[in-house]
Amino acid sequence: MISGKFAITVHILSLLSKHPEDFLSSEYLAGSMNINPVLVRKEIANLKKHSIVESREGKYGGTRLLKPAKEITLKDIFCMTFETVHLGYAKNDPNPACPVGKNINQNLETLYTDINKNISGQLEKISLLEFTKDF
Amino acid sequence: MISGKFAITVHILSLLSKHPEDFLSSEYLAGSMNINPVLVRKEIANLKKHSIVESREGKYGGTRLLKPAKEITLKDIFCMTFETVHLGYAKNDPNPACPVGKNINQNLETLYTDINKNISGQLEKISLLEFTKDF
DNA sequence: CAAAACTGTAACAATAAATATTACATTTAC
DNA sequence: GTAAATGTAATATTTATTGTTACAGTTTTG
Repeated sequence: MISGKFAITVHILSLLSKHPEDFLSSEYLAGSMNINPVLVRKEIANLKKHSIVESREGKYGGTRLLKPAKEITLKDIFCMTFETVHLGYAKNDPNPACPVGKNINQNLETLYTDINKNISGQLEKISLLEFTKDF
Repeated sequence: MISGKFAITVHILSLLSKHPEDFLSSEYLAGSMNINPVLVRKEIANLKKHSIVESREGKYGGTRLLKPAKEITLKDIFCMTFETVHLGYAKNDPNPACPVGKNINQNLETLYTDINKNISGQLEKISLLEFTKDF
C-alpha cells in the first residue's frame, strides 16, 4: 500500500491554484476527491508548516495558497509529503554472520539515496502551474 | 508499506552469485535473511519464470544462477519484482463533476511513467556483480 | 521400495500500515 | 448566541504485506 499523501496534496494544491483568491473549505476540497475532510485538514496542516498555504478558522473559513502556482514545484510537494522512495530493505535483522546479510542494507540505502536525488531532479522541473495546465 | 520483493530478490541473487556452482536451498537462503523459506521460494519461482535461475527438486536440491552476475542488472531485478514506483493516486473515484478530479489521475499516471523510466535508466547501469563487489 | 531432504504451491493467519470516522474544543462572522 | 468552519486526538476499519502451516511431488541414497 502506498501512502496517498503526495497525490492528495497535489490534488489540494491544484484546486487551490484554480481559485487563488478564495478560502476553500476542507469539506469542499474533500468532496472533489471523495475522501474524508479530516484527511484534507491533516495535509493542510502539513502545508501550513511549510508556509505554502494559510487557513482561516471560523465561519466562512478555509484555506488558500500563499504563493503562485508557478513558484511551487512537484519536488516541493514530494519533499513535504514523502521522505523517500525506497524498494524495501532485506529485513531489519539479516544474519550478521553472513557477509551478504551484514552489508546489503547499507548498499540498498545508498542506492535509494541516489534514486531519490534522481526523482527530485526530475520533479524540480515541473511547477504546479504546468502540472495543472489542462485542468 | 513497501513490498520487499525487490530487496529480497537482490539478496537471493547476491547469495547465489557468491556460490555460482552450488545449488543453495531455500532454507539456507532464508537463514541469511531471517525470513521464511516459503517467501524465498516464491521469489525464486518468479526468477525462474525469467530464466535467471534454475532449481533442482528433491534431496540435495536448491537453486543456482543461470547467468553470470555481470550480466544481471538491477533494472532486470526491478522489472521482475516491481511493476512500477508510484506515489499514490487521488483516489479511485474523484468527483467527475470537478475538472481537477476528472483529470488528475491521468496526469499522475504520466508523471509516474516518467519517474519509472528515469529509475530504470539509473538501475540499468548497475550490475549485480558491481552491487555485490564489497560483500 | 522406503526414508530423507528438498521444491512447489495453496490456503490461511498474523501483522502492520493506510485510511476513515467520530467526537469535541476552538474560532469567527453575523 | 448560533451557525459554520478549523484543529486535533482517539479510535475503528480496511487493505496490503508478510509469515505459517500443510501437504503433494521430486530426487537421492541405501
